[in-house]
Amino acid sequence: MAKKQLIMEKALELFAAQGFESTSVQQITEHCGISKGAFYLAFKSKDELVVALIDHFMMQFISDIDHSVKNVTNNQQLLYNFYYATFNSFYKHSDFAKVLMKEQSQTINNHELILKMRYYDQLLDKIILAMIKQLYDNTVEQIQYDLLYCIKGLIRIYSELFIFSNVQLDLDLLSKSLEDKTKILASNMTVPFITSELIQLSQLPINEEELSPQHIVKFIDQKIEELGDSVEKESLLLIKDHILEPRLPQAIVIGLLGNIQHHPHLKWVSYLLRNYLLN
Amino acid sequence: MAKKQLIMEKALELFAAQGFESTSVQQITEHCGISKGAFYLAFKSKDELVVALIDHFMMQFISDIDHSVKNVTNNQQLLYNFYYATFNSFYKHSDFAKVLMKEQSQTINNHELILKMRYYDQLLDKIILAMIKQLYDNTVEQIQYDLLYCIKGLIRIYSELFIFSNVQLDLDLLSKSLEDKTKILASNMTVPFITSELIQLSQLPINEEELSPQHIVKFIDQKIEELGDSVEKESLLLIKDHILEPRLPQAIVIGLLGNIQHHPHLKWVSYLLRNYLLN
DNA sequence: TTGACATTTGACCCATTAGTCATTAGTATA
DNA sequence: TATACTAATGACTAATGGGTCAAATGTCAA
Repeated sequence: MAKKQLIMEKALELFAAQGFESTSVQQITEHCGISKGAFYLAFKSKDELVVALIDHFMMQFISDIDHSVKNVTNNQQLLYNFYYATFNSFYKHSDFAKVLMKEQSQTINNHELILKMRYYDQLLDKIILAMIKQLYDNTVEQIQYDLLYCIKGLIRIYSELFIFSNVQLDLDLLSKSLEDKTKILASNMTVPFITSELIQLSQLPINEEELSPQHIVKFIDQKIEELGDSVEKESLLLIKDHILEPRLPQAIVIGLLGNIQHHPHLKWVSYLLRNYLLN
Repeated sequence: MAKKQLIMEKALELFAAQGFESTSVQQITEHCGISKGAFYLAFKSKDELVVALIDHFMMQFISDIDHSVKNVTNNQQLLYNFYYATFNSFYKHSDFAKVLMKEQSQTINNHELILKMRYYDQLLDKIILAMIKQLYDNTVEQIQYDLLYCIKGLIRIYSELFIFSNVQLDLDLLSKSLEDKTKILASNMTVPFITSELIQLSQLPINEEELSPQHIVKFIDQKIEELGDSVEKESLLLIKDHILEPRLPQAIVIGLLGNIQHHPHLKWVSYLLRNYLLN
């Protein structure tokens, strides 16, 4: 519908200049030259508009990049094309890029939106990882996640250059420059930091259900069965009691968590517990 | 004043969880257990609280990092120390780090705050550039700004790993890993992108006023009032006299600076003084 | 022209916000 | 105890927010 289009366009301009929260529906409707009621005919709420915007542009963005990467037979051009497509897309939709940078993932309180952003972020991760794999196959298995983060870091920081100042950049040189940096890192990096386990820990959804005490206790019971007698097992037992009937001082809880956090099989459980007990 | 301290602490917790705009003064006062009026006795407005928070933590952050870089004679450890200090500071003040990441510079409409953030950002740039210069002198003149951006990009993206998930990271390994990446980039990069002109275009000149003797003396007076009788206070008084009418030999000045640089409330003042007196 | 229907409006509602100020509670001195 | 002073309160205001809905306007076939 044309009305939706109009609202999305005009709202994006305002969001880019002021941010979500500081932009009122009133302002949007004035900027569109329509009434408040008309806005609520097109979108059920302000949040729905935001979701629509994110969806619309992220889909476009992701598919742009995916296209640039998938349709390259010559590996020599892969990285260059990837960077070029990325920054070109930022240019084409610079207002959206601005919003994206400003509302750095979670300014918004809307849980749905956070999940959505995380979803798109993981899609992008997949694309980049596939590209890394295609370029270096398994010679970089141990450094692939570090490479992923380096690439994302480069994009993030070089984006700021032209998103927050209105300087016109030489996209060709920029892409070549980042290609250069990436290749150098790929073939010389010797101290990787990010393991696949770390990735899993940081990406796993923090949905409410998973953080319910019932779920956590069940999970702890499972781990207790797996463990032999040890400090870890004893700590887990104490923590479990504390969850069912809180009575330990914070300092002791922290200490107990410290006892288990380095055990290779307890990383997930200690992640859950930290979230549940310390927030 | 203790009340200010309390409000700042409690407000930071809420800001970290919800963001500025979504946190009301009401919520803050409830979380502090004080009345609304008491809040407005401590701060003239919500904005003033935000400014105070930013100032307080950025000063601490910048001086932490500056300290870690300036007090290293062995170049081998420079990068490692820099990264370690950076991430360690994020850890120590993780709520503030969260706010900083969330309100990615300009969610806020307040013009003063944007300028302030830019100011601190540029201070950090200066520190990093000085470090690069010390490490590689002029062999990297053409790539120094790219190196600066790579370092900032790495910090930005690796920060997200632990700021937005509650994973406990191995700071030592992380620092080594980023040191590795940085050194590799420094000695292999061949296609620089960022020229000094580009830097100038993208950032406004730094605020020189803050480095004027008047400003520094005013700042010292403030600190002197806060301090009880102590070596630090006496040192500050002597330094103040020296600024107004220089007559102490360099060695004494350095000694006096040494007296104050470890006091937790004097980090910023000693950073300013080091810049003013020793450069 | 009429009437049935779809689209659009903006005054209105209620919740929430930042910020104020007359009043009260607390404390130290005479 | 009386007095003088500061620190703290919370009911209050004025403004703004998102969202609603009865009424007005527009459309078109008969």
